[in-house]
Amino acid sequence: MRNTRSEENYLKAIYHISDQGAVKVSTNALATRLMTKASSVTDMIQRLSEKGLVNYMKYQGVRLTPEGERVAIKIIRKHRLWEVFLVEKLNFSWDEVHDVAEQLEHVRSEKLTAELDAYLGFPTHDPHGDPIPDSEGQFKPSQKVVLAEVDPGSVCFCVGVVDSSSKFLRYLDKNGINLGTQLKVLSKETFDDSMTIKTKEKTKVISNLIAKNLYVIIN
Amino acid sequence: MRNTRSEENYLKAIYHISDQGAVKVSTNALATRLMTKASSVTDMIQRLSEKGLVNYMKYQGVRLTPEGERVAIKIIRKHRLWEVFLVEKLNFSWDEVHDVAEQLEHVRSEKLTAELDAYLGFPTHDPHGDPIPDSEGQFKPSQKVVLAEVDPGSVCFCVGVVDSSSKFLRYLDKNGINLGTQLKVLSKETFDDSMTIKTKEKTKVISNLIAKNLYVIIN
DNA sequence: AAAAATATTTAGGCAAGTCTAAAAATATTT
DNA sequence: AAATATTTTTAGACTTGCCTAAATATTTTT
Repeated sequence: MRNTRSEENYLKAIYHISDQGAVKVSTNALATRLMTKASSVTDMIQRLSEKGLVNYMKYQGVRLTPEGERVAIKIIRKHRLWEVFLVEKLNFSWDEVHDVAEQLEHVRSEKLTAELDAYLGFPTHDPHGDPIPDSEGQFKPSQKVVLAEVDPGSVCFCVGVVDSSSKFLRYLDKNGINLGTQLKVLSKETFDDSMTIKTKEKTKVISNLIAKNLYVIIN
Repeated sequence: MRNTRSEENYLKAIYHISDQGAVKVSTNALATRLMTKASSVTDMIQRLSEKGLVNYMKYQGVRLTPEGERVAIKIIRKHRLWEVFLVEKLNFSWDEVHDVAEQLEHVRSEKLTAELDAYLGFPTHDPHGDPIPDSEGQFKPSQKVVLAEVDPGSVCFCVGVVDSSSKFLRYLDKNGINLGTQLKVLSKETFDDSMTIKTKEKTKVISNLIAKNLYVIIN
């Protein structure tokens, strides 16, 4: 009753795609996300279906069973706990954690997960503002919102981006906005929804397009 | 130029068997250690040989090349660092660390290893008294000795066993000797090499057979 | 030094997980 | 609703890492 690393990755991917609104997850969506071919996906979902981890009907896409969801949430819990560890204890920055957490999440040990959780003080959210399921699989909703939704007067800090194109990341860099940067929303223009924000260094105006692509957590 | 988990396990096994005195490591020795079949070992050794990680001649056993040794030492370094982490930070006991460290040692990230090392304060020895290679692969000799070799008057603590049969472990348990137990050698009988030792609780006499099967680190 | 025992390798097979190319089903256009 | 495009599945192949059974070397015994 134990899953391979690859099976775990598929379950996690199905969970995440479902989480973004899909009731049934298509073969192609999975292939894209997992950077593999559709035929490989078909192979694997048939295996997962036989194991009772997904509901699958040919050509109709796939959905996690309760058991499959349980497994997926356990992996996500481990992934996010390790991210907290890497950032808080080992000086990893926002963009360095993912690959490593992706490996650590597959380490199998109930005790390890439980002790790590305790060691970190039972965190409820990871460095990206995403919720960490507790040992029962329960979790609070995400704390992150796009900057465009923050009300004037609020102070928040950057935890991620929607559009991760290098063009956008260069823009942010040029404007002194990094992950972790604190900022205060001073005002919002009703005409074009542009915002005036204040960072430690200076005050600047950003367009709504920018504000919609930046995830923040409100303090 | 990147090795699979299985390849890493073979290299580590070859290193450990060599470390116990063997110049050439036999196929069977590897099969026993890795709990696999001799034919599987032959398969793998041939692959490692093609990769330049071992020197191999049919029927003559195998030896690590300098490159193979470098890889093996890196894995051992990671294994032992994780053992320190598990014991010192996550309350793992002596016998619980191995399986988990065995998984963690394969996580690939230079930064992770370096930061973990620093976080733990650059330890030179793991909880079993075995040396931890530094980032250059250099290490001090093992600190552990069998209790039988400890001079009267010395204080030491248990870090492991030679014979890990449950019969022996039960004996230790019954006599209040656990891993981590502090003890002082009071005297040694020249006739049968039995020893009088003192633990926190009481003073007792143990035979040479027992003393030869218990690893300790001298304080 | 031949025979017997043991160790090692080869040959052929299997499961997981991937791929390409082709076939089949579904969705979209016209 | 027929034609076209897209998506999904099947078929067949490859690699890794393991297995069993048989063949071949080496070592030990007599």
